[in-house]
Amino acid sequence: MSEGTGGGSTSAARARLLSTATKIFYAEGIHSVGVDRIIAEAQVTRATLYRHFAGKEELVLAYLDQADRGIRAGVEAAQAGQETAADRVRAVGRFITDGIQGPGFRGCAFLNAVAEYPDPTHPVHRAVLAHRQWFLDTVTELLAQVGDAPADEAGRHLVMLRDGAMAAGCLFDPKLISETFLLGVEGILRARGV
Amino acid sequence: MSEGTGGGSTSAARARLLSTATKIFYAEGIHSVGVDRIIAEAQVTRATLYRHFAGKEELVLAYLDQADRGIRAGVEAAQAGQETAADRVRAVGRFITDGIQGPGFRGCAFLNAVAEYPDPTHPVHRAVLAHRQWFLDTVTELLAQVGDAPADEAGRHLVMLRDGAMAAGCLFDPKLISETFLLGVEGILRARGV
DNA sequence: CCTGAGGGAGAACGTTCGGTCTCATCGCTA
DNA sequence: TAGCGATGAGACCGAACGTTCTCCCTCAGG
Repeated sequence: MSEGTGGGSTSAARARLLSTATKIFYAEGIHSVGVDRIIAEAQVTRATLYRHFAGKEELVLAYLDQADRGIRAGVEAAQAGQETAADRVRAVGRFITDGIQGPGFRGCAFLNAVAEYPDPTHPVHRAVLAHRQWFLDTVTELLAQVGDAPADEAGRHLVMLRDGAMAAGCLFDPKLISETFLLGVEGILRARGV
Repeated sequence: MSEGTGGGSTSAARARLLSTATKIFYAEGIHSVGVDRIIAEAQVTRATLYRHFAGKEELVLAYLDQADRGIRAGVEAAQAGQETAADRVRAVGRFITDGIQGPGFRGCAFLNAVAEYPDPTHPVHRAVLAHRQWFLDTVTELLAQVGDAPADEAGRHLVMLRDGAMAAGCLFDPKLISETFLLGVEGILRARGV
């Protein structure tokens, strides 16, 4: 039991598989990595992979699902303990810059993935859209608690800055990128009366 | 003559090859497209491809080189006829939003490519970095002509907004993305005293 | 006329791809 | 102890990959 669509993972082999796939897909891309690489580094046999996942695509979806859960948890945890709404926005901003400056940062897993899956009907592409919609909704809701003006524009502005920071964070100096991003966040807050 | 490193293209077959590769690589990605697709749609035989390009990688580099030339020409053309420096910045901004709202927009060709080539030593990755450095230098120089303050921070800010707009332009409503981006550009100009 | 470059047509190379298969083994539990 | 599900080991499949090859045709310049 406990085997659902998005579900259970009570197997050590499956966990090794997923964590290995996450590491390699994020670091090297998806199309350029074969299942041979993954099963070799996960120290798992072919049969085991296909017992837990219907195919490579499902492994990719599991990878993105895990990344999605991690980010949601991180965004939520970052807000904890912040008293004002503005500080919650700043905390989310710091969560992002922490990632950018962290070791092994390779950009946004979802932006990277969608670059390899341009077809809007593809499950991977749609998973990316779903994650992005959640993030836009989250920051818009957060910004709505800062000031009185409608927050739609500010939310899009913040997401746009985040996308740019995540894209450039592994192409330029992460420190400078983080600084520019946080300045942009302050600008958004200032425009809302903070 | 006229055959240089980045060079001449006096052959009809080569031109068809390059324009087909540009179209397909941009629309569908690089690793997921085989040379069979390209030679088929370019109506060219295998031997012809390998007579003009040392391999697929060189075709990819030629694709990015062509995109780079097109963007440089577009950015330069957009500035023509603008009297003030601020208007030149706005014109570059409009050049970007025109692309985002144009038919077949699939994001930034360079950001998409670098997502598939994470290795910083790879020629494709370095071609992306070179293009980005040119763009950062260009907009920083442009912004330096607006107001008196140092323009480094403003340049990075503008590039960050552009990256975000290009990344999201094919994932959300391009109209809204363009609007948000242009508002951001006005914000940057306002901060410089315009 | 001859020559040689550019191109078309297509076979073939070795490798890797994602995926399926069989069979032996291990560990748990009924 | 018997049985059963999960795993390991690895052969195997057809297809696609990037690349090289031969052969023939065409056409412009000597």
